[in-house]
Amino acid sequence: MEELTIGEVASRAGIRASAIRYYESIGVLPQPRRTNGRRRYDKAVLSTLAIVRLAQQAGFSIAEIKTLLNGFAADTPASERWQVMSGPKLNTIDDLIAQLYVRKQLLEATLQCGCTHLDDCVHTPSIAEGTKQTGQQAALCTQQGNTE
Amino acid sequence: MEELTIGEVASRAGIRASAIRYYESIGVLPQPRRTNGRRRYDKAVLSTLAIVRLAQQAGFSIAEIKTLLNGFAADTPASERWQVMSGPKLNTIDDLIAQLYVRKQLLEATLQCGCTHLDDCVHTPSIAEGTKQTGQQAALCTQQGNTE
DNA sequence: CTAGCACTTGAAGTGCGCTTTAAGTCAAGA
DNA sequence: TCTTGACTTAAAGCGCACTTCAAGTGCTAG
Repeated sequence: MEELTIGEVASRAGIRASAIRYYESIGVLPQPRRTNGRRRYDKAVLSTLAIVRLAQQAGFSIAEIKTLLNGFAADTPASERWQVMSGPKLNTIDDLIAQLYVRKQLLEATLQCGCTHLDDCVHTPSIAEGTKQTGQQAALCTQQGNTE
Repeated sequence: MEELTIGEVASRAGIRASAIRYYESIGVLPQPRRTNGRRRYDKAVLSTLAIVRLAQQAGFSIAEIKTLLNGFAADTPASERWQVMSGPKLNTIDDLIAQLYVRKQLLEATLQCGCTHLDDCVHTPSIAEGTKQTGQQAALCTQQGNTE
């Protein structure tokens, strides 16, 4: 018993059979052998699906994962593939992290708000700039109180 | 000249007119006054749009922004709205940040990879677990070298 | 033999945040 | 007067990663 049905692969990999068919349809997974029209998988597909999951966690899109798996000359070593694919990703990730910290500061600033009307929270240039590009402190709600 | 056309609002707010119409259609913005069928805006809408932008930067979805703006009793102070809306968001943001660090570690691990075949990178339980739930170190590629 | 379940396909649907398109209206300048 | 450009609408489209649907086929147990 070396062969797996699509349902078995799905439950072992923790994904839906429909996802496996989808991966095949867009060329992420190769077309498997078939018996009476039914797909038959070698256990090796589980490793490939684990790579897919790993790459997703690393922030790769499905298109990028397709490239990682099938977009290189067959003899290209894994290490070289990762260099090509992960390098650029790693260059952008600190920006993403920084953005989340901006988001966090913004949320904390709103919790400090003492405004009556929402519009007041934004009537100061500092917040307008803070929300645009500059990673400046969001000096939310400098003028608290009644606008009515 | 106290009234603005949709085009003027759009250029001042740095968004497209189509976005403004969209916001109106889903109830984020109220319906403005009209002259000959054309929308006429009070400058106040610019503050509201600034709030929309601010809230987006803080990670709120459009549906949440709609709630923030129009989902409370009219006399609910801004400060209370922020408490209700930002509190839960802030509780989840550290998880998001942590996820990005996992992602970063994963990317760095792939750059250390010495595998020939991608499937090798994943043949060890440590990575399988690392990519599942536990925020453990991704000990990628324990067995480097030739699998052929 | 027949029920029932897993499988097959292509096409359409989902959710998000808009944008784009098509067809038409309105106001101002040459 | 005619043209130009900004506006109006409803409906469809986009990108992503799948899921769901409808209609049909195959395998297995009773």
